[in-house]
Amino acid sequence: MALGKDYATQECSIARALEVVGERWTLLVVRDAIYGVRRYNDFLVHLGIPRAVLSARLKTLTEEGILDKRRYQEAPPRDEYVVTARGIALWPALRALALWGRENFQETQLRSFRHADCGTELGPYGECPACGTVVPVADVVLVPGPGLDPDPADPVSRALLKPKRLLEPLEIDPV
Amino acid sequence: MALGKDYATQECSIARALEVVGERWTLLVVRDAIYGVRRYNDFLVHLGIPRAVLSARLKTLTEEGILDKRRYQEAPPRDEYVVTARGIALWPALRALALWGRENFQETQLRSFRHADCGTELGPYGECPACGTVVPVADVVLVPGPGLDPDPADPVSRALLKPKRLLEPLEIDPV
DNA sequence: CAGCTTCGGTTCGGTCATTGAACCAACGTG
DNA sequence: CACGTTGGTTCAATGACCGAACCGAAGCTG
Repeated sequence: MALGKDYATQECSIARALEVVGERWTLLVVRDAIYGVRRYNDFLVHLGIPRAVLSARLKTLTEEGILDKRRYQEAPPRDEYVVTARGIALWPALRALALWGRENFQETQLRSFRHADCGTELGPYGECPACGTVVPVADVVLVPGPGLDPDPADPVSRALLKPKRLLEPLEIDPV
Repeated sequence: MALGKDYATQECSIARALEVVGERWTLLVVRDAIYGVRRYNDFLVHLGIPRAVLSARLKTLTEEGILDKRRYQEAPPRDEYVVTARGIALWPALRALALWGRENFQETQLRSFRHADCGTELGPYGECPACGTVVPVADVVLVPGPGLDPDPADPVSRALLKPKRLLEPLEIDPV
C-alpha cells in the first residue's frame, strides 16, 4: 500500500492482499486486464485515471507478478500488459465484489457474467446453476445488460457492448 | 471513495463496491467486525489505525448500512458497532481475498477458516469439502495457525488465540 | 470529593498520494 | 518535414492520511 506505513501490524492474509491490490484504482486495472484490456491507452481512456497513477499501478502490478509486460511489436517498440495466473486468481474476489456492489447499491443490472457453454448466469459462488460446476474464468462471458449507457468516445466501452469472453484480448476498433 | 472524484465514469458494480469499501482500512474494519470486534477501542488497538481515520470509517460504514451503531449501556453512554446483513454479505469477497493473499504472498499459514460442525478447512469457494455444502458465515470458525506471533498488548489478538466462531462478539479480557 | 483512569471521540500541523495538465520521445504517415 | 499515435515523465496543487495532543463524560480510588 505504501502509504506512510503499510498494514505491518496485521497478521492477516487479507491485509497482505490489500497491501498489494488495495490502493486506489488497482483492482479496477486488474478487472480491465481480465476483461481483455492490454494496452496503456485503453486502460487510460476506459478508467479515466491520471497517467502518472496508471504508470505506477502497471509498474507495481508487473513487479508483483499480476501482470506480464511483453513486447508485441518492435518498431515502434510497443508493450502490452497481460494478466498472469496470479492476476486471474483474483477473479473470485472481483466477482464477489461485483455481486455485492450490484445487490446492495444498484438498481439496474449493468452487466452479467454467464457460462459460455450454456449462457446461464453465474451463481453467487461462481458456479453455473445449470451445469452444476464451478466455471473457470476462461469460460465466462461478460454480457451487457439493460442499464448500460456507454461513453461513445471510449473504445473499450464500445467493444464491451457485444458479449465478450473473459481473458481474450479486446478487439478495439478505431474511431 | 471521495478522493477528488469517485469512479463516476465506471459503469461497473466492482467500481460501485469499491467506492463504498475501497478506501484504506475500510475492508479491515469490516473484517474485524465479522470477527466479532465491536468496540471503538478494540478496533483502534487491533488495527493500529489513526483515531480520526477510524472515526471516519465507522461513520461512513454506519451510513452505508454495513455496520449498526447501537447503545449497549447508558451510564456511561457506550456504543458498539455491529455488522449488519449487508456487511456480512462482504464475507465471500473477504474470504476470496484472504485465500489469494495467503496462496500468493505468505509462507506460513496464519489462520484458517473451518466448518464449525466438522472442523474441516473451507475450500476455495467457501464450501466444506467434507459436508459438500456452502458454509454460512455463522458456522465458520477462525482457527489460529502455526505462523502466528500475536502482540501481547492487543486484547483482540489475544482473544483470537483460541478458536473463534465468526460474528459472535469477542470476549475481551482486561490486561 | 479530588484526582486518576477509561472510553470514545475531535482538532491540528505535517507528510504523502493523487490529480490534471503540460511536456517529451520514438516512430510512422502523408 | 509537419503531424498523429503511443507510452510514457514531470510538476504544482489538492486533499487524504498520519501521529500526537486535547477533550468531555463517567466511573473508581483513597
